Amino acid sequence: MNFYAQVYKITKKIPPGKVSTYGQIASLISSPRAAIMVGWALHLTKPQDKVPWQRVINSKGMISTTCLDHPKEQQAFLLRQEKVKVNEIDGNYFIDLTKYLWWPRA
DNA sequence: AAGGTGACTAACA
DNA sequence: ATGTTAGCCACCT
Repeated sequence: MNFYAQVYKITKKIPPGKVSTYGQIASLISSPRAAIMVGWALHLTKPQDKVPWQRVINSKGMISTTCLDHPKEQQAFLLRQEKVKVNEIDGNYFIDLTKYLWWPRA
C-alpha cells in the first residue's frame, strides 16, 4: 500500500475532538522521520476524500500550515467546531496536546 | 523520464 | 539555548 494511502487511513481513524501529530502518524506507518511526507499527503487531501486533515498538527501542538490555500485559521476553525480548544498566540494557533492528543490503542 | 519539493522532526554544533 | 542539517519517498513539472 502506498505511503499516502496509509496516512489517509490512519488520519481517518482520528476521532472528532482529538488531534494527532505528523511524527506520530509517520511512526505508525514505518519511519518516524517521514513526518514531512505525512504533512504533504494531507496537503494533497481534498474535501471529497473526507480526511480530517485538520486534526493533524506538528509535535509542538502548533498549526504550521505553510500553504496559503489551507489557512491555519481555517484549520483552527474546524477544530473549534469539534470542541477542541485552540489557543491563538502571536498569530499562530496552539492546541493542548496533553489534553487532546489522540493515541491509537493508547 | 528525472529531479526537485514538501502541512516535519530530532540530532548536532 | 537557538540554528542548521539530514532523512523520509511519492507527487508534480
